[in-house]
Amino acid sequence: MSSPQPVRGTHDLLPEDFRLHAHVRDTARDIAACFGYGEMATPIFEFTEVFARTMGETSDVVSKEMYSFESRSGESMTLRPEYTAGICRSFISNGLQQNVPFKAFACGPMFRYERPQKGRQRQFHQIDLECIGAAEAKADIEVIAVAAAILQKLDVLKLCNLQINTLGDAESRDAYRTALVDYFNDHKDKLSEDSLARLGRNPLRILDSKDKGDQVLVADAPVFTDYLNAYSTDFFAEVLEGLTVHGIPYEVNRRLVRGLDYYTHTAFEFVTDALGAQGAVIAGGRYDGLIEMLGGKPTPGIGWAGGMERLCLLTETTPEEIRPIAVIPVGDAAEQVTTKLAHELRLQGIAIEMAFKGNPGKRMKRANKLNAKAAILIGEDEMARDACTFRNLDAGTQEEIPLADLSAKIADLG
RNA sequence: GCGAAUGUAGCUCAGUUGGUUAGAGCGCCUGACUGUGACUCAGGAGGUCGCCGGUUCGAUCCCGGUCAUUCGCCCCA
Repeated sequence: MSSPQPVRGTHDLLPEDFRLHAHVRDTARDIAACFGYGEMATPIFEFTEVFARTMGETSDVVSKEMYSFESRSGESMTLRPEYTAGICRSFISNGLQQNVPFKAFACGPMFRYERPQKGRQRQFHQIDLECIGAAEAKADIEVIAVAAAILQKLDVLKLCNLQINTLGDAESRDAYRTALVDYFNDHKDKLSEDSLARLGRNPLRILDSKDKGDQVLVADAPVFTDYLNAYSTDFFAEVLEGLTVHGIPYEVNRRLVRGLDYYTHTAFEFVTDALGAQGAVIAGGRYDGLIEMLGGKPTPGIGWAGGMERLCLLTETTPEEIRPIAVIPVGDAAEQVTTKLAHELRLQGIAIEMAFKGNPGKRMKRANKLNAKAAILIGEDEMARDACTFRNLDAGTQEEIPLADLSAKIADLG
């Protein structure tokens, strides 16, 4: 193997791929802006603590998927595996309690040491939306509405299905967790190996087990709704009602739980069956305890993250490349004139293709390959008259026009 | 981390029951056409058949390992 390969689980985004990538990102950013979410960015790496403390030491991400390293100063750093913790850290660091609700959009690369598959990479990209400092169910509704709007705009909402559940507040969740652990402890011998491990790490996950034996046990397990206190029940009802008002279809999935420790109340996922085992396209929830875990004042928050690669896989249409106009010198004497003209047009914001070499025939071929709208040819004849030959490459027609009329001519092309 | 499949030109894929110079289409380059693209025609470049080892007179083909991708599990965006 003589040619260098990219690191496992990483991918190059060539210009063709990047157009789609940028389209997804821009669409998300524009819609987020309409809802009042301004774009921000946080560093790609943080102190390991930021992720370890918030996501939970026992979570898969923290226990085996982080790219951590020791800096020269001896501190443990980690390439971010998600955006939420970093943004919350930033919220605290910058004293943004003054600005609540703090509504932010972000996107960028994330890193997780996982086994690569389609729609799952070690370096991948997420779009992310956070609303910090709002305890109202209206915030949950808005955040989900933004996600739905983005999927709608990308024309992939039809491939997705919104699953939603509540994990209740800390009190409800702890009570339920205790009941669940007690129940499964009594039936330990019947649990699958996977679920036995889950019992220690994240017992709620057992509810979602695909193992047939587990499912039998789950059927008789304590039911979450019995443990939700009045506040949690009412809160969830309000969220669902809001979704209905927005015309966003959903499906309550009582087995939907989250892998990360910081989630409370609303948990949701836009899932698809078009990507094999990687069903989650946009997923998130409420994290009322997170800011406090990071050392801030108790502050509620809700947000989501979306996988850009997965969104790109679902999106069928790649936007067209900008169609340039080719400037073609005919003969060496015209080089200077065309170079200057190309530069002036580019400064006007017009996409100009001008090859570095080649006779007019080659340059025309190249213009055609690049899907140019038109070609501007200038040789000695045209120079003598301060004119150019303007060829419409779609129509196949051409005419000589004064250089002074060129800008108007180009504008006419649209 | 576990199980399975796949790996031949830039791309999509043929192929050899193991035999000497490994093919096609598309793409790329050159020319016919040194002031005009799409069509056509004629040439050309590009492969240690993923990598390492084994069996064999001989391996792209069989066997083992390894790496990568894909699928399922786990988990997640």
